[in-house]
Amino acid sequence: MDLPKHYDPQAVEPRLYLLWERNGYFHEEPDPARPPFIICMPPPNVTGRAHLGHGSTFTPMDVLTRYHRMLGENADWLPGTDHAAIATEAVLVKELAREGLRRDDLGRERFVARAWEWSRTYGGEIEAQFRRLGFGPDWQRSRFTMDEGLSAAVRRVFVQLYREGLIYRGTRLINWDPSGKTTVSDAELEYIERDGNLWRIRYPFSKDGTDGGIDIATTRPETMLADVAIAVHPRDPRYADAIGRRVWLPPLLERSIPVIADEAVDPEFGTGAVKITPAHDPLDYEVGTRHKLPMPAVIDLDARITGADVGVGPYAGLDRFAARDRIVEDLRAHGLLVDVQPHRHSIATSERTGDIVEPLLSLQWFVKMAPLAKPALAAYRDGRVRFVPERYGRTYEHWLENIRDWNISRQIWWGHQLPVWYTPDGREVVAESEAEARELAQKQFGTSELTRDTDTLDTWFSSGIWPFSILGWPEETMELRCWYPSQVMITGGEIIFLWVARMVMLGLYFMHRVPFPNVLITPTVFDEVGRKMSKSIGNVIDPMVLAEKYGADAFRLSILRQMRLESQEIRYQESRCEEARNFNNKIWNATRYMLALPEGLPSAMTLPAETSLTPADRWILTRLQTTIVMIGKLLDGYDFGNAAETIWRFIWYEFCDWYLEATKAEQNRVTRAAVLSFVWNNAMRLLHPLAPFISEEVWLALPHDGETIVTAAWPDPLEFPAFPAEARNFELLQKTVERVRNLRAEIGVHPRDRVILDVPASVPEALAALLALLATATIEPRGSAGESLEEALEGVSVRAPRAVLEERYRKQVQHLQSEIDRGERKLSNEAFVARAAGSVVAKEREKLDAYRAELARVEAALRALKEPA
RNA sequence: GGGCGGUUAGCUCAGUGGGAGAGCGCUUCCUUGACACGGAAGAGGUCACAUGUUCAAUCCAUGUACCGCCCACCA
Repeated sequence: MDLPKHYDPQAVEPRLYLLWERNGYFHEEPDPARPPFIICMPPPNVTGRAHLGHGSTFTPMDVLTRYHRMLGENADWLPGTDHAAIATEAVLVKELAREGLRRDDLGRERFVARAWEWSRTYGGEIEAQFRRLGFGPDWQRSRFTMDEGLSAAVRRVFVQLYREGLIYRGTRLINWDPSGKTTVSDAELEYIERDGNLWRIRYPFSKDGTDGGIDIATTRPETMLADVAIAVHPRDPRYADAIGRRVWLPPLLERSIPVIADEAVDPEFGTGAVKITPAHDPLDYEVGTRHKLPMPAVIDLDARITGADVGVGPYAGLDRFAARDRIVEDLRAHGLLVDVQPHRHSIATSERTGDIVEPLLSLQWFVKMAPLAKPALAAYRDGRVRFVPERYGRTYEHWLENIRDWNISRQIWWGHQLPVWYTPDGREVVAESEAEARELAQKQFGTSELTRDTDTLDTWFSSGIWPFSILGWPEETMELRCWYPSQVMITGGEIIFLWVARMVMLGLYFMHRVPFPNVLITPTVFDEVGRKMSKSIGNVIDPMVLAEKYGADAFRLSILRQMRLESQEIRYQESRCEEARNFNNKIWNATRYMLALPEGLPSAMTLPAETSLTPADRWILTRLQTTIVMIGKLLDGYDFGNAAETIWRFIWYEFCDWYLEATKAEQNRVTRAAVLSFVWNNAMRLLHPLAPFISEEVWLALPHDGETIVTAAWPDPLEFPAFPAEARNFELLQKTVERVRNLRAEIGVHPRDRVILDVPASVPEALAALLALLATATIEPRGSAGESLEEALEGVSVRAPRAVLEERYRKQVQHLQSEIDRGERKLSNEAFVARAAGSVVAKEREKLDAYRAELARVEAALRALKEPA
């Protein structure tokens, strides 16, 4: 064999992936005869790129799908992409701007065509990146939220919810993103802490200001143009006399507004009096509704001051922030600005565009959430939906308990256009197609002249039905029957509201079952000092670069090993990739060793007769069995970090460091090739879900059944024998080897020079031979010592200068004495003996006895040393 | 303001009611016929602080400090 000394993932990974996909290993058909294992991929933005976050959510999905496929289940990972309405539209608008165009210059049809083109051009990229990372979803089933089938499902859902009274159109206070020129849902707001000012402003009782007035505090003076009242707390003595009076509205002083009392006012904050602007503030909107106040607007969709509803004097047409400055200036000039204080507060911004969101009154479409939330809460409370880690369930619960109606209409063009039409006199017709709408309109309103609503739906509307829409709903497909619900949803904590809760609500409503029984929330990936990855800090790590540098397997292992069930963050260190690359190299070289064995590997994967197995064989088979059981349990519990750690330890520290070294002993020559290939084949299968490429490459190079490891069977611990008692003997031998090596280092023996060991005759020959090999020693048989193997091995002594041995024995005596003291102290404590569990006390006694016995032996050795030979 | 995490070796992090662990980094030795992307041997920690529960606390409870995440209309 002439394999390179270093494993080269770049030469292996793309080649194997191509093979897997071509041969359709990731594809699966619904099969009611086998248990399903389905994962719906959270659809990434169609034009997005892979980032580290995909590492922590998509790698586990791939791991689980591969694992369950190997278990023989009907496993399929259903992929797809999302049209990402606002994000895509924003990019296109920006692109147009560079060409000196605006959206309207193009017109809806051409704009949407361009969006399609853009999605197709860049749409394949993220999927190509996922392939490079070894992710193996069933690409043949890939869906796009805008494709025909899913669009039809969206229309069906909308129409049905509308007809059942759960979708309505109404004028409500919504969040307006002035730069995206669209509404944004509550869940898509991002609150940012900012330094601003708190202005105190005098609202005088008389126009000339001679009669005093009320001071209020505000952070947004420009909205005062739309004030309709001043509110105070009903029991605030300072304002008791003011309630019911009127004050003049600065700075124009052209109209007066009432002073009202409302419990919502906090007397402690500011001046205890608050201006009420129902059209531009959520709380004020509630107060306004309670008190039936008028709701004039003064900020328009361009975030400019408008005088459409109410006089705004010279401020008309000004940008909101320019207006703020002007108004403050004018207030100051009129002596109505009482005070300005710096004030840190949080501002609502749009997650997508980053612009400061304006609360505005607007006629929009909404989903009534309360009736949908109730069953979704019940499903969580009775355990039909479970979160891992559990604590995220409370986040879900809390949000659903305080849910508000969901504004679903967006004023953008890229997305699912509302299936809503209007008659010339403005009556609405909701239908799945234009033809149906006309028919309906004719029947109900006697006209077929219709105009379609120009709005599109919130992106999350189509993602909310993802778990069943991608299975062909509303058609009754085989997929839908076998694969709904899926087994687990894996995603980041930031979209529990945006997505997870909505899938549960809509899944329950349309499919009458939760879309998944388990929700696994993966940790957020930060940089190594705990900062969010961001372009502006420049700490973004690109997984593609890592895959290029270290290999996709290394990248996957680096992420998996850092995952812990309960943790909410990963501080990602690139050095983890390097470690994993080294690990892969270790695997590669162990394989090279096996392939270079002079006797060659057997052609089939079979173990030698049990009686011929050596102590080392018995030990590694036992360890393999334990490892298989452990990894199965860990993967079943989504504990990827410990699963990765477990296979890592087995391969490196047990298989390579010990077993493989032991096979260099003469005694192992007969069985080693078969055992090596058997254990390694199993180890590769255990590793495959985590590191699919190298495991396949090695598996194919070894004796194996079948054409690919992808569809190979998961290792079965009952398929081969284990020898727990003999495995323990090997472990005692390991301890002895370590003891000898330690002494060698202390004596300063050159690693290649042999030391002489006096070995009691009661140590079995096979173990003595291993000891000679692993400790680089020459064995001198000596009279027997003790009965148990443990005692016999403890009797192994190294021939070394007396001073070194003496020093060592002294240290040992010291250590043993301190352990004995501790044990004696404990056992002489009456309270301990009386109250501690019997087993604990017994264990303590055993330990003490063992230490005493060992001390006696060491002291005897020490004495023997001092006696002249 | 509320809720939830975290604080363990220089760094990143596991872990357990009864003798403190890993990887990297560091020190020493070793190119022994798989691998220097390697092997062997080591050094290094009052487990944030305080109080309590317990025979026993790094682990449980309460509080404090600091770091972080999520939620919230405090104008």
